[in-house]
Amino acid sequence: MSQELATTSYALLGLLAFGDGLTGYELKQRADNTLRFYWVSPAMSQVYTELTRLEQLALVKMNTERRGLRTTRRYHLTDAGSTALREWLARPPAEFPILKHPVALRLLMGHLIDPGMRRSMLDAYLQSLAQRRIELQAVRDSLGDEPAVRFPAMVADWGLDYYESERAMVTELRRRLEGE
Amino acid sequence: MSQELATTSYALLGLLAFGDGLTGYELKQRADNTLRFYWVSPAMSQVYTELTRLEQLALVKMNTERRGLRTTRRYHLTDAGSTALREWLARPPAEFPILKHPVALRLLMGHLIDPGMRRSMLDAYLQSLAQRRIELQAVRDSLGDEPAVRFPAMVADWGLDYYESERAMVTELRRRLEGE
DNA sequence: ACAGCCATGTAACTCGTTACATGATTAC
DNA sequence: GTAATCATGTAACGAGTTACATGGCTGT
Repeated sequence: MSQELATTSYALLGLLAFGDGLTGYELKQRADNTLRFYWVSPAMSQVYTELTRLEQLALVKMNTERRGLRTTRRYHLTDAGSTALREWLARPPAEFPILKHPVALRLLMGHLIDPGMRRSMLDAYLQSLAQRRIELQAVRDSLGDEPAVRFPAMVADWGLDYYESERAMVTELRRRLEGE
Repeated sequence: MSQELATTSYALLGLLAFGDGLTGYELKQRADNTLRFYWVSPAMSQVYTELTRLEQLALVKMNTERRGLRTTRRYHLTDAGSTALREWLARPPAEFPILKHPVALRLLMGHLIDPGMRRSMLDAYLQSLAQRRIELQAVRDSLGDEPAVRFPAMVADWGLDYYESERAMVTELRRRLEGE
């Protein structure tokens, strides 16, 4: 029963565990609101191929609806899907996080960048970081206090703290680059 | 001249910009010491294929050495390679970091995990985080105060601060899960 | 009428991994 | 002599992306 699926597949099953009966399109939207910050938001095309595969594995089932001429497919977790998800969650250990940090990577080669560029790179990063934070804050606000989304809220708070500490660290780095 | 290479290719060029005349094997070791923490450490096989490609693009050149029966290939940056690397570094903006955080992803679905498991997952994460930190600290120590590696040292310090703030946040999360 | 969103998919391709394969050199 | 490390590659595969392709529904 513990067939190896990619983490992204489990992530999609997890989204279905919250809002059952979603279309591929809606699933992508949910992914943009949550997965994007802690994992990745798969491309639309991948969502659809993934759903097809999960259906073949009988982890989700699909209902075809017809509204006028348009066909809409809504996906639900099956019992097998729910079991597979819980088994994955119970299977330790969780892998160590992977960080792909282009700004850190570039700063590593700081001696090849001119000083002004180094500083403006960090400034630009601070700006995009602030933007991201606003986006995550909006998601956090939308979750409110509802017990049903207590864990998503907790993780969103974690993410916000991370953005804050990153902001502080980069600001300090920026200051160190100032004095030269 | 600004042909699009993958970020990992530039990362390898960057490593060659520090220690010129490295073998594929040595390059992999350097990657394990630095890139691993902020980007990814490519598999050995990828290092070799990447070097072959970079050579075809004339961004690196290769010297074949013979020591007894063994053939060793040492790679150096060419002028074109150095230029391509600098151009990439000067080409803003740097992309936003990507975080793949399996622990956060799982906690998102915390309602599907039993409370004991939730706590032990965070405990295990704290442990591997401490381990990682020791590894990065060793790298940092090896860099010392030398001006030639000032930027790698700066980035290593940044990474250490990140591990520390992550430790603090997870410890706090762990505490919140305690009271239930 | 037109824009923007909803909705679903296929095809080609790239990046990167694991598994496979080989063998020399060095230190104990 | 034998284990660890140095050294280089090929083959098969998987995960994920972008580009391509289509078309209905909704609000103004």
